[in-house]
Amino acid sequence: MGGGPRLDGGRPADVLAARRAAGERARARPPGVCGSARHGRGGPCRRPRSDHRRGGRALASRADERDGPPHPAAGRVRVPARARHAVAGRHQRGARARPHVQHRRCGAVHQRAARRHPPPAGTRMTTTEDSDQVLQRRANLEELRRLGVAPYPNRFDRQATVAEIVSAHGGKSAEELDAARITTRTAGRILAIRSFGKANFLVLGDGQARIQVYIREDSLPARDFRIFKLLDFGDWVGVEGRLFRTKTREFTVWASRLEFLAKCLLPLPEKWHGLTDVEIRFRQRYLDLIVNPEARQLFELRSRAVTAIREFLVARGFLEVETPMLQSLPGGALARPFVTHHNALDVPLYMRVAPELYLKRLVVGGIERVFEINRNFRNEGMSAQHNPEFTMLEFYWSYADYTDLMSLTEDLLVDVARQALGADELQYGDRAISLKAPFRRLRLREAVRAAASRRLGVEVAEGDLRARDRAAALAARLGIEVTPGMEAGAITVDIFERLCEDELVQPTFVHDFPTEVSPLSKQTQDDPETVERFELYVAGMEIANAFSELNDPAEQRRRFEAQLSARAAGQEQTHALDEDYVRALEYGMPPAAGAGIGIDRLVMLLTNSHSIRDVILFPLMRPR
RNA sequence: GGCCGGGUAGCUCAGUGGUAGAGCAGCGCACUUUUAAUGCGCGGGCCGCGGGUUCGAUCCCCGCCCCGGUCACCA
Repeated sequence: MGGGPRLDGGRPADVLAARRAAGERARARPPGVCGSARHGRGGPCRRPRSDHRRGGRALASRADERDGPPHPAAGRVRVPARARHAVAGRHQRGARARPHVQHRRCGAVHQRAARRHPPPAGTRMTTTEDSDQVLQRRANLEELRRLGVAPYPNRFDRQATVAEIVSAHGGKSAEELDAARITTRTAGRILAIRSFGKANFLVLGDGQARIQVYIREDSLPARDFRIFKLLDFGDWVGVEGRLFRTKTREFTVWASRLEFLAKCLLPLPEKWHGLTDVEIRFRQRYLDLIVNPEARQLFELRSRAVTAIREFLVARGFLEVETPMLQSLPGGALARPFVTHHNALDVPLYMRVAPELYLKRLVVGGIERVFEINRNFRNEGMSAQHNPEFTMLEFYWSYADYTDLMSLTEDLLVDVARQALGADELQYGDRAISLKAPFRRLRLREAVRAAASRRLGVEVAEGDLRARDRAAALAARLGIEVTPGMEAGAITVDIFERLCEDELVQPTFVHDFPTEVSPLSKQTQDDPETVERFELYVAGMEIANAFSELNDPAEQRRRFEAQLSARAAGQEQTHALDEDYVRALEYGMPPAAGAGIGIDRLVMLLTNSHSIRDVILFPLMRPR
């Protein structure tokens, strides 16, 4: 993710997150940090300069060692004390440590490893199953079993979440905590271990908050302290203890009991830099969520936004429904569908590209206000703004037209921003965006006319966009290629996309589209070549597409037929003729307006994310 | 699909035509309020995969795989 400054809204106990956020802030102020973009693939280096200095010193001292006498223990097989009591895996590791070095030259070890774990060709393993760290963790698990500790118990009687404890008592002073003697039982994943022999600290995280746990040998049953000695970074534990503050004022649980809850067998990413490799973050989102608190916060924000949309619409009498995703005729949008097949029926089926035609059937059925928030699938190119499956809100509103929709859309966006962000202004990249209503309204042909005039230095008339050959000539002068099948309207939209989209930073309704590119929209009253349709642009992204719905079945049939002839004329992407949809309209659909809002792009906007993959938990990746 | 950048230890990253490095993580020792704990010591690498050039390739060349960016296609 591009780093959402909005997302680090302070949780006092979230020490590591706060520190990382401090690093983020420091990145904006070069003096404190390395700032080099050279050795990172995801932006400038976040490490403090002292890191590099320390690295340099360590390097120097290593060189010194090389010149000195060899260490007396060099060449001996070490069997660490921790492994001595009983851990078979450790003995094996110790025993094979030396041979491994010798065999490295002849390749014997490599061959053996390759036979056991043949790596897929051309890929990189993110975890090595028999690495030292994994063996160590397995050994610790076995040792727990030997102690009679169930390594995967069935339940734990948690009294409070970490977040609940922090919010209930995290504001209390040391004196208040000592006087109150509050005992609690909580649980979470170990995110840090700081050990001092008899005094030890864990940082426990439950996904929403983090809390420190103080482990003292003489405060715990011997069994529990033995458990502690076998813990690894990432294990799940339950803790019972009294709340207090350490000398350094850190809010802490003084553990009197420790329960083992589950083992983390694989080493986790680093505590300080976290996980930045975007490929691993997307493919193994669970790792991202474990170590990057801002990832969790982003998806919580996304959830809040969706909830806000739902509540907004329900409060206005809209009924939430679910319509088919498997369709025998994909319609409602111009897009290439995913094709599949139903075995029992032996028919081809398509993943839907839009729910539109089904939702309007429901309007025909008398559901006057209806909406659906769900997935659409389009078998097309992927980009920072396109994932093959994406989430869309569509809603339909009887007796309203597209001007009503503009007002409702404004209200909806402001409400969502306030619910999700607590503000109606946001920062996207280097630009401040205000979501305050009313949004700017701009006729499509006016937007194109103005942009083209500016670009060419001569006045372009609206008439230049009405006739096919004049529009094509204009496109040619602008250096935009036009295919033979394109009519004036399609050319106008093409020019708009090339010249205007990027400039629409503040929320703007671009409205009144050519009829020919809007086969489901209703014409304006005074101009049959123009429809009552708008698209909402924010930060150069198309966020919404909406129109007064065409409900004249004869006109709808003509529009579908025009699509068919456009296809015959060579245009690849056209709407199919949906006979049942036309039949539904023949039963009568009340005047209505409908809108589609891309939820992923909206969340990108709200979280200052510049790739759609940042806001989708499991974006599509090429399978490995 | 074209072009550009990248793939080195579990993670974050340096580096070189001549036996591969750091920090964190791991292991050992010390340490009873730490917090990127600290100090000392020790392990850990098919340098994405395959071929070529070379006495010798992680490095140079060719092909492939995967990721990112960008353009094109595509709404």
